[in-house]
Amino acid sequence: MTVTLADVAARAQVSPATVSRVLNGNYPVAATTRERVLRAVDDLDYVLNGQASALAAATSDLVGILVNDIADPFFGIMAGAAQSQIGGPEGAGAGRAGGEKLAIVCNTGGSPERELTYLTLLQRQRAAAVILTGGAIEDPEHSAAVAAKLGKLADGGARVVLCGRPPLEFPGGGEAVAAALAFDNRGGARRLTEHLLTLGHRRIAYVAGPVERTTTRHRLEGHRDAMEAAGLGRTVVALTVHGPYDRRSGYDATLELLRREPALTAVVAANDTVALGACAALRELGRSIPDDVSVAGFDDLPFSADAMPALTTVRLPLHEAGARAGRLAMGREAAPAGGIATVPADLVVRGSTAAARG
Amino acid sequence: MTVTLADVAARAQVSPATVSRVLNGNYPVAATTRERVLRAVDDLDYVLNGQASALAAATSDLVGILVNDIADPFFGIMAGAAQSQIGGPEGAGAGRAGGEKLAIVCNTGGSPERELTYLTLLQRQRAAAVILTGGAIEDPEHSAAVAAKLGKLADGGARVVLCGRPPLEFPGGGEAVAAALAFDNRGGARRLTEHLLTLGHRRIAYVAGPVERTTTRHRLEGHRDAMEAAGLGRTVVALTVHGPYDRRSGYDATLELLRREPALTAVVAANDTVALGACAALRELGRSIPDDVSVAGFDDLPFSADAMPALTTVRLPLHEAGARAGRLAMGREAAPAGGIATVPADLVVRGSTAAARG
DNA sequence: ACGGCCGTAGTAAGCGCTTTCTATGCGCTA
DNA sequence: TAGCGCATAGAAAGCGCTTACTACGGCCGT
Repeated sequence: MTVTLADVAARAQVSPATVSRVLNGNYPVAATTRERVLRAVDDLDYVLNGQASALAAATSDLVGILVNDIADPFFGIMAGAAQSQIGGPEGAGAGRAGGEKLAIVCNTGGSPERELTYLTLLQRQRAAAVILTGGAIEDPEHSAAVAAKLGKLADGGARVVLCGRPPLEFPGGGEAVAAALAFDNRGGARRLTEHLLTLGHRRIAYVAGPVERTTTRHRLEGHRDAMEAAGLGRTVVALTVHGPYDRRSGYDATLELLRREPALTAVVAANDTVALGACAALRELGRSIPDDVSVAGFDDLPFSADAMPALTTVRLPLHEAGARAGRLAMGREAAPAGGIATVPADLVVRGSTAAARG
Repeated sequence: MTVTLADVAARAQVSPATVSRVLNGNYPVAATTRERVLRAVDDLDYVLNGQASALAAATSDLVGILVNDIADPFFGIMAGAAQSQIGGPEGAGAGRAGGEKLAIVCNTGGSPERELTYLTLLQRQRAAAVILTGGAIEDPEHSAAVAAKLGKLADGGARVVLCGRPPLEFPGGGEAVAAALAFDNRGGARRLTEHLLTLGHRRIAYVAGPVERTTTRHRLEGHRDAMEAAGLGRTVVALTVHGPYDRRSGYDATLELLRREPALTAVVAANDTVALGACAALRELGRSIPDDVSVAGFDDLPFSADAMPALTTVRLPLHEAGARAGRLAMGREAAPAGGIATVPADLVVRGSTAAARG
């Protein structure tokens, strides 16, 4: 039915070995022979069988990119940037393009099981590399399972890169991860809250992300650090609400926080999307931003600059980080010293924050 | 080095065939034997070799999802929804979970070459299905190439689904596509412009998407239809600017349009992201929305409701469409009659549009 | 008591490539 | 002219699975 290497060989009157060599270009083949083979490939519309090729060569050109939520630009930007360093060969010929890989984006939806499942699937496909993006779930059991899987993946020759995820703690102490790009969530959050404190805010509410996520915890810790340094440590717990990283969560949480503390003057959100929800809630209650209440986000997603007022937030160089993760996964860039690089998180002050009233 | 089926067989004291059968569960195996095999699998931490398995069984569990821009939630939402119907087996065992596939998202970046390249790559992997999302490029040569590739893919047994992409025109007249879900871009755009006309607007500018894209053309045609029906057909060309689907484009185009027609009272954008850029430009020029100028978008992405003022737009059920495409790709849903289903595009009126002033 | 059938398990032939090893022809040098 | 090395091509052995096809007991019916 489908055209095989042997068919091409027959038509070009050469051995299958020669065809393979022409396609892979890793062995000298006389120009005239090559020509003949190429013509046969063309005539027959031959396409290499990836599985067979991978099986025989014991290599795969799959690179897995795990994301928590593909519909969230936070992940989309990183994944796209990573993929740009990895996938889509330029020459679309029948042979496998040199060194190019096929990046595949796997959407875990934040579920630990799916994360593990995808890791198994990638292991099954003998993936060349795996990039894990975004925060991890902080269940010890799950972390151990993930660490174990990554260890196996690495044993199998896969390069493992963490992007926006804190370095794993390996039980055995062994380091199976090629590199980790850790966002400075804590520092960014601290600077953000300090900014608010400097503006005179004291009753600052915090809409945190889902519990048991490293990202959530780190950002919250940064916030708490700043609050404690200002002697406001005790108010933090009462004025913190957890929820998913979506608009709805920001909306609901803000309503709840306002019930707890009607006089709050600032709301810090776990990320920009959540912040937008918070803005919506405040507007509906007739509170002006930033005159009555300041609002701040995190991530600096593209739409944040377009919110009204434009969102004060913490900028994460998602594109750069994703691209670097991609390069790391391809082995095109040396791993940072110690295997860990911290990605800066810079405060971006815009219109949604202002001096506390009164 | 790595554990193979044979190793498991040896440890369980059975033949490789039996192990395979236990793992695939497609052949009766005595309970005690199965037990023994499973224990061996566990003991050895065995993971099936996907390539070998796929090669031998002549089937693949890869499903490709092609998107133009993974960082754009428009695609992220569809891809995520599609993937939710496809990927991530529930049981993460060593065997291949029944009927479950691995969804892989391929980011073409809107480039025709990469689109073709990914299609070849998927063909090489003998993908079980391919979903193409979003508008197509309107180059006849490229369309023909894509159609040919899809034909081959289909010949090879892959299910091909178009989501948000108009049905292909096959040269041979043959229909190789399992199903096409076409957005009613034209109708939606028409209704949107009609809405503006009803509000009394006459000088309506249009910020279109990139030229040579079906989505761009269809939306523009809907707009033009409405304008022509109102006797304003002649103003359309002069008040239309093309650009990419990003914020920047909306910003720049609006500036340009205002230069051409300072008295315009409404700006219709190719999509919500572009609309946000338009809003930014208008605000900077001190024009109030919607008092001075009405602005409308398209797609109804999540953030559109949060813009200030909330964006009037055309709602596309991206999640539903993506999910349906996923089901179609899995053969879990019957193809619509004629292979083509039109996805409705409903007008959503919010705060960014109001009666024309004066 | 014997043939046949059902339920299990094993044997072995590939799936379509890659790659090592071997063979051949040719132009050199000594 | 014999001997050697180089460039090129072929033969064949897998890669790790799946899946006919075959084999072998035990239980049934008659």
